[in-house]
Amino acid sequence: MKTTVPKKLFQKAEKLIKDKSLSVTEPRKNILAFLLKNHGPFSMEEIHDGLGKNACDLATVYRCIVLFENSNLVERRYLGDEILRYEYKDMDHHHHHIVCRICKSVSKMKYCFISEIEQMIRDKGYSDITHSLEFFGVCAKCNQK
Amino acid sequence: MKTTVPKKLFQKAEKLIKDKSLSVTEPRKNILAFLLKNHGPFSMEEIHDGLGKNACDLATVYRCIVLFENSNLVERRYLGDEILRYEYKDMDHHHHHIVCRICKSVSKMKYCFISEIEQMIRDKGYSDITHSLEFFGVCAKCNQK
DNA sequence: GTGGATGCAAAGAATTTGCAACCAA
DNA sequence: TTGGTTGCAAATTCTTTGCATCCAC
Repeated sequence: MKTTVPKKLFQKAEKLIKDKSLSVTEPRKNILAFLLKNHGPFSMEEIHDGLGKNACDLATVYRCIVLFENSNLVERRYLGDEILRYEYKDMDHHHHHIVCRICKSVSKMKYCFISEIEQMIRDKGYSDITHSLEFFGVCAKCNQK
Repeated sequence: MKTTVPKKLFQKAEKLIKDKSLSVTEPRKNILAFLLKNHGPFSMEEIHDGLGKNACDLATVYRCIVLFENSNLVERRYLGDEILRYEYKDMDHHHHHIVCRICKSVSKMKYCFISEIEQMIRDKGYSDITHSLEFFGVCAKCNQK
């Protein structure tokens, strides 16, 4: 997953970080640019490896991801195993995933009609509602084998 | 959460375990009976503590829960923090949760109309489909403060 | 009686933290 | 210049495993 990241994405990453009033450092730029370039979600280790081996310490990845999460730049995903994964939180492209139980391939699903349920929950007095929705199954490829 | 478990639930637990052709041991009965009695979901440690301190080793809880999960007696839940939790998988009462971001209270939601999406995924060639759906928000109580 | 289950302790992973050096603002 | 950030290593926490003993069948 180690790939070259276009300059444009570095600039976008830098802007996103600045807009959250966080200081812009190399590791932060690298990590966010990596997540902008690649569709996730990725584990901490995958992100660390994806940056190329000497980009920054694994501990720094942990620290940056937590920071990004708190700043709403990154979203945590749970895909059925025991590993937490992270991806860039694109406000304009809310989506969910389908995970193959066999090969673990992840595919995106834009479709989501959860708003009715959220309204119901709002009626119960909850505010600030979000949700997490993931599907699991055995994909067509794995079914052929 | 340490509570006395009615004899009836022990019998039910025993039957459930037997029906999966697993051997019936004290720890297994205790753990499953605990999950039958209490609405979860619970972490490994909560289950262990809930049994009363000398019921069985924490390692045994891990082993039993994994076993129950594979036997479809127990369901793993991810509620937004980094802790995995488990609850009895009642085939007749499929449900989801609403978690308060502040006080972490968990409330049940029976409502679920995901079947249309599952059909869509089936059409893509996936089989054996399940999903996970959890909601997060700030509950009425916490909003008052 | 025998194979699987358990307790215990130790190993292994995953994650967090303290601290000195470094860097962005 | 200075407070926040990083790398490194150690500490902590979480989970798994090996093995002798025990128990369900």
